[in-house]
Amino acid sequence: MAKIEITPEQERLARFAKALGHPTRVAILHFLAQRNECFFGDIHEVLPVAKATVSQHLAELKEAGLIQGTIEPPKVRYCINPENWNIAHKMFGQLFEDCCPNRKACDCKE
Amino acid sequence: MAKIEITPEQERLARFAKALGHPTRVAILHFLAQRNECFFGDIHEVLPVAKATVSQHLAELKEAGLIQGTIEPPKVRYCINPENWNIAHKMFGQLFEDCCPNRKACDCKE
DNA sequence: AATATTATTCGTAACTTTGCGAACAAGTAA
DNA sequence: TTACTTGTTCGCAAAGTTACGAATAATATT
Repeated sequence: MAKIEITPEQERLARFAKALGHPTRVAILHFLAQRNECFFGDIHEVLPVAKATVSQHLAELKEAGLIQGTIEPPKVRYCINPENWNIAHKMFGQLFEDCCPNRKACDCKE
Repeated sequence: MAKIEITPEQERLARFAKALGHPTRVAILHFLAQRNECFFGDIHEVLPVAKATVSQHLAELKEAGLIQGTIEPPKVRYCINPENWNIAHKMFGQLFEDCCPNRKACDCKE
């Protein structure tokens, strides 16, 4: 009956994952990856979604810490947040390496 | 105005990420990682959540393909789904390596 | 001051997620 | 058959997500 606690690390990983949990946001990150210039308008121009919705998705990614935005009037430049990106990278890496799959522990039959 | 298409790969990555996007589900995966015996009851016993809720989270992870369940009456054994786990591992790895952060492209000032 | 450009915020609708207890299903043991 | 064990599914309420157009804010230009 010894209940485990959900750790802050697990919460943080879940927060990152949740932010990545929408195809449009994945597309935004891929787009940011291959671009020097990454203003809001460039992103919006390329996505099949209303600008209000793009703004919402960017806010989501920003609140999760995966990207950051800089106001350069009258535009807003977006890019990856490098520190948190590295943290997320490590956390996901650890999750996938810790858990399986080259261990005999994984003993389901089918 | 050339809209990009959201690719099936991006959808799949988002699907995996969404499944990882809840602290309880992250905790379940961590728990599965360190256990040979992983019956529903073991998982439920340890989590501070009602069994209906645990069942729901497991279903979510299963539908996303990250785990699999085998009925061993009267119990159900759960474990990582190794094939999809590897796929997810690779997709996340690629995302984090492709995007940043050791590139000069990441040129936000703050 | 008036106008134009850029992006966020507001208001709203439809849908999804989360969580729980209770009811149910499927098998095992008495 | 009856009762028990183990998990899933049902029904529901509360909260959160996604999407959009319209309104707003903030700055630059005329």
